[in-house]
Amino acid sequence: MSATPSPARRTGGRSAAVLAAVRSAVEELVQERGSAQVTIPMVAERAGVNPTSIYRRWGDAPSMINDLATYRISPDRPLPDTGDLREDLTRWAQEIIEHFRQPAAAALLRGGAAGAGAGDSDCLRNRRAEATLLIERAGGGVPVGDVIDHVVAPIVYRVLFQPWTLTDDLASALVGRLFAGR
Amino acid sequence: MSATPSPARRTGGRSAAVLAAVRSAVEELVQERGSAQVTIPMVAERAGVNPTSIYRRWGDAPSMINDLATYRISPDRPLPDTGDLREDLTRWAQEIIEHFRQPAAAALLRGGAAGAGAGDSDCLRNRRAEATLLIERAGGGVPVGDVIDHVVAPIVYRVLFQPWTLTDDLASALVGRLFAGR
DNA sequence: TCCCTAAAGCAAAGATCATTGCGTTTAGTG
DNA sequence: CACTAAACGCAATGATCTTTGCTTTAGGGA
Repeated sequence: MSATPSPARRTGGRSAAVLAAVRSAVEELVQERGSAQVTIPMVAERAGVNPTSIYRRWGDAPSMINDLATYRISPDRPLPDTGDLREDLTRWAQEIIEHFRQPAAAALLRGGAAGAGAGDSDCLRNRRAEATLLIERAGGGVPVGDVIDHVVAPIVYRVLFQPWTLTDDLASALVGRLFAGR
Repeated sequence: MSATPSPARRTGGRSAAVLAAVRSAVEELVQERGSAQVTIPMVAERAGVNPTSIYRRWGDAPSMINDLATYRISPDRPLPDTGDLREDLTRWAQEIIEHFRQPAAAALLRGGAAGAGAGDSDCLRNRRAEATLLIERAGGGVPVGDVIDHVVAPIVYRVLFQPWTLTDDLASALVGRLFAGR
């Protein structure tokens, strides 16, 4: 048998330019019309690209949006470490809020919600892991489940149904309430 | 000026039959294929209804799904009224949990989440109105926003991302925590 | 019961989307 | 620098969705 055929994908030059143009177009359109109303010919026109190129690369609109909206929070980024759990959680929650203020990130969450049911989506599973890490580092103090229910869940709810209520003071308010009832 | 123009909408008989047929078809299809893959001609065929009727009533698929998701729980049903706000909220939350345990209801919520974000599409607005009513009837005692953030949001989060955590004691736990910190 | 018209049905036309074959460009490699 | 093929552009086609004018049915008040 011959060795690996080495597909030799092409990621630079023209392909990269198409990707960038499509990405911008998708972000704009998702913001303007909502992810459910974005079609591939629409994206192609705004990106100045042939629709066929998009069909060939992604297949359909949901896959495209799901793939492009991966402005995820880096799983490797440093987490807040001030020595105070409450402060750490507040800063961490603030990062999440700012992340989901990006329309593309919010669209990804909606897409994840729509496609969920079997398992939870990646970005939220990472958030749960991060909360666990923050709490363990502080030697406990708050159940992880409470952080999910009373910090993450309210943020997600607002991202999905009331994006305009993602205020600047939300993080400290939610975390503050988490510590108030104990 | 003449008296009230009296639009005289027709909600019974055939219209109601069409609505019921469409509702069933949408619930089935959303479960089978996911909200993003449900089209109006598809729904019309399964419902045994003319596509034009659906286009005229709802306009497009996301609106239709969002509307059906919004009004699946009757807005006119009697709300708990035990005289005790905490008890009322607990029973109310329990109703919501049991509702979303139905796969069709969960699927519609996912569809509503996917189509939300743009404008006034918010399939949970009735829940917010109900919470307001319960609290006002009791003469206050808890901010409505807190009920949304700490009772409704956790339930919705679990429905979307962790449906297996919709336990029987969840309602009393969430409402209990709502009253603990005050 | 009769009348008015809201709402559904039907059919045709128009718009948009998705697929496919083929030629062209060009990234990556020896 | 030449070669290979990955990725794009173009154009034609078929499928699907959406709109629109008109007709028919039937809800609900007089």
